[in-house]
Amino acid sequence: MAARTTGGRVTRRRVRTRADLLDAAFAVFAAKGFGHVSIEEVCQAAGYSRGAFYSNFDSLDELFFALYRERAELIAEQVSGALAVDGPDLDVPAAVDRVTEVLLLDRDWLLVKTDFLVHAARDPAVARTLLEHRARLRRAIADRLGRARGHCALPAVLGDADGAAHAVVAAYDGVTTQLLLDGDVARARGWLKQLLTALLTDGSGTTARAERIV
Amino acid sequence: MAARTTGGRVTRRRVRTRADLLDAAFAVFAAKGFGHVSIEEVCQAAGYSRGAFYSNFDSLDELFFALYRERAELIAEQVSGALAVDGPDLDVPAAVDRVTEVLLLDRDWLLVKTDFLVHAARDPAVARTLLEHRARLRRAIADRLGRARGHCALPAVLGDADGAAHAVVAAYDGVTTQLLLDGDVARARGWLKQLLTALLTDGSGTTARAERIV
DNA sequence: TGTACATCAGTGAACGCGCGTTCACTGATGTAC
DNA sequence: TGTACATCAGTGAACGCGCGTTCACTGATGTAC
Repeated sequence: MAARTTGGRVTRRRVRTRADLLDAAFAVFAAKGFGHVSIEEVCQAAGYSRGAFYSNFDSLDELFFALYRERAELIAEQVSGALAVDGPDLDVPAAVDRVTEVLLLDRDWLLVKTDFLVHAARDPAVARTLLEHRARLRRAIADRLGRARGHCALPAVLGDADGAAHAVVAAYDGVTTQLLLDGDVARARGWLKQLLTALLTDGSGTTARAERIV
Repeated sequence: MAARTTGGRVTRRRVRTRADLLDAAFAVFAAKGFGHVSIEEVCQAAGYSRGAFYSNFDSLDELFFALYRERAELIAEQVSGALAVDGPDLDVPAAVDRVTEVLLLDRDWLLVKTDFLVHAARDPAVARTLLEHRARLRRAIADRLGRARGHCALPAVLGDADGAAHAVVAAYDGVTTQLLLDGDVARARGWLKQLLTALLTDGSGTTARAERIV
């Protein structure tokens, strides 16, 4: 439960402090990993005393959760936005390009996200939140794919656009793992594009073939 | 550096203690996650005093590394073995089945492995070790695919058998992420099989078509 | 196989540090007039 | 807009615990004869 649930006034100062703590925490978590970070370290990085921390959060866990929630929200909007804007006449390869560019962002976020994943894997309640975020992302992708020209050429093994979106996310997660290890973002992008192409375009490298086997 | 590097005699007792500590550590790490585990906890779980720990390891990091190394070795052999045994006339779908069954093992190992991943992501030297293990696994898979009947039907976008093996690993990693969150091993297996089929069989669900576009 | 001896491996008490947590206090912020 | 007042937010000292680390000691193990 968040400290200060009393519905009262939220001062400017408070908002600022909270944001400072979250920003500092992001940097520290990215650098050392959740579980190797103390409250003291976060406070020091943010330039506050430990008391400030306790005035805003009940525990490191709560801060971590808030941090993830905030950033994930941001990124989900970013992705949805990028996928939604352009007209309906984008073909599947173009959609693949768009998805690829927008999904692989900075390594720090991937590090924190993966920390959060293993955290969630051990706590069903947290896992549920993460699954919801993923579902939301998946929906945005399924939408985009559904509106793409030639989408009916999606391989039958994956089922509908929703199945295809699932596959996109799986490919993304798989590439993320590799990226975490070798740190090569450009290579990861190329690799993700290749995977998505193989998954979404019937292996021929083109969507010309429009037979539907559903 | 490992404690006790002196080439001298390694007593039975020592071997036993070390194994006990590693086993206990595995259970504790799986349950709480590296970074939320103290030396004290591991010793208590293993039934030894903290002195025993220091007699065998220099730090929790070293133990964690040894633990990962040991289990990864075991699993790599298991996978290689399972893929190598049967004759050369296994077609791609059958190879997919085999790979699927052998890769998704218990959740505890996936948890520890993912912990190790985020650990490695922050330490290039550790990352190198993990990359080597992955390369080894990939080679076993590429071998199997290369020897499979109908392997020449592999989609061109992925390149050769090695590229296909890369794709298999990426799919595996992607499915692992989902499995960590929902805990449904059966679903994960089905899902992995579907993904691999989509990736390796030109999307038609059969390898009958043998055109080669390399 | 048995005994004596040397070395080794694990014990557990002791020390001290880092840090989580609390709290009385003070400067900051917002409100009322 | 200015002033007085009430409440809030962050400070930093203090406390204590958990645990990392060390080490003198003792029972276990292996070896030599």
